[in-house]
Amino acid sequence: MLPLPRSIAHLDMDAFFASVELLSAPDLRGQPVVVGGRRALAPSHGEPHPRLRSYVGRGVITTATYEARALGVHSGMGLMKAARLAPDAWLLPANFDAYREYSRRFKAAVQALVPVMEDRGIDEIYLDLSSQNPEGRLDVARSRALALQQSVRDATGLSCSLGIAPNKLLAKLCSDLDKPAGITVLGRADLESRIWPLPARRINGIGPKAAARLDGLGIHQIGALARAPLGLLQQHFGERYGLWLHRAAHGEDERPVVTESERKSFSRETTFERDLHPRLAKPELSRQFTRLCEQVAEDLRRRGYVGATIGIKLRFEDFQTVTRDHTLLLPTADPALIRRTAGECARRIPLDKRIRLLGVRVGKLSAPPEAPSPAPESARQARLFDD
DNA sequence: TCTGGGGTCCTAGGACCC
DNA sequence: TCTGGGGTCCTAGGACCC
Repeated sequence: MLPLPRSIAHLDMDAFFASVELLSAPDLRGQPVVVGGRRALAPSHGEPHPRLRSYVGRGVITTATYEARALGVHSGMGLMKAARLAPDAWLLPANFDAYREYSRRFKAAVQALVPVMEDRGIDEIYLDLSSQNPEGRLDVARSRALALQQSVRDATGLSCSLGIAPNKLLAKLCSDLDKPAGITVLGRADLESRIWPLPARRINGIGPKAAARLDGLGIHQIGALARAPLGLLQQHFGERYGLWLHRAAHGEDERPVVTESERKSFSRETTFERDLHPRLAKPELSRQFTRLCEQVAEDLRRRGYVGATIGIKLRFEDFQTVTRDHTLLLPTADPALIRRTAGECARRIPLDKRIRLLGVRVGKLSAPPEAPSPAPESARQARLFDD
């Protein structure tokens, strides 16, 4: 017996961070606005908000309104570069607490209508509508999408876009086709007409590197990828990824909507305002290092985790990135033990360039022991690893 | 004066075990 | 002494995503 066709939705909030900001700054509606940077800037005299042109630093755009995107700026772009393209755009600092709160609200509203929900980050989710649309009817899918948009709007005042298709890969592609506030429903028969003309890069899982290599093979669109011989793809991208590319281009994706998943790691990192010399700025580096370890330890404690693998990340002035890690015999959330272990990792990296970024990571997570005996636990471990 | 911060997954070699 | 294979864990790097 054939498996029933699925009805999968991808819901993506429209310009999420910027849209949340506009709720409290309605005077900026319809204007180019970007969110990014660490601190709030002071507005120039007589202006209600700071302009992008007054930004100095190394931040990037986290979200741009559609009006700002029309000026050529987009998320991930450095703010200094964006300021050259759109000096008059308004710049607001990111306010993650607010975004998390609106994220909870929209997800709760959606889950009240569709219980099978997969969290894909702060502003997007997948939904399995199959049980609500067992015949896979396109009109039923559309009416579900309208109801979801309405309930998200009622709960948050924000708009979102939806794609509904037989699987996650296609649903994700579709949610992007009619932004903002769009609904795109795709049936099996629409693959060649709607999906194949799109650039291969639009497939979730084809990034800048793979897209560039595909371009080098003369493969620009998804249709061309679909027509490429499987052997050629596997020859250039490996057996596994080559097969995945082939299947993706043919719209094949069996991944289920996953409602629960266990976190794998915690990390904290910081990019310095100026690259730091490993010896001359050692005190500053050491202070920041300790602070990152304390932050990640506090994150672990707050969420009730301990971790055994302690790792560090360094990015040098030339953007070369190196990592080192070490796995302890017993997991920990002790900031002092994390700091000491991370310090040992750091000693294994030759430091001959200025340092741009420093990060600390804790992985191989588990729940802390049932009956905690905090002080002795960390003290015993500390001795174990001191020599 | 390009290029944040928080994640996941994959690959690949070596150690170690059966 | 050489030959064989499979499985897991650790570590480092890299691609990719939001």
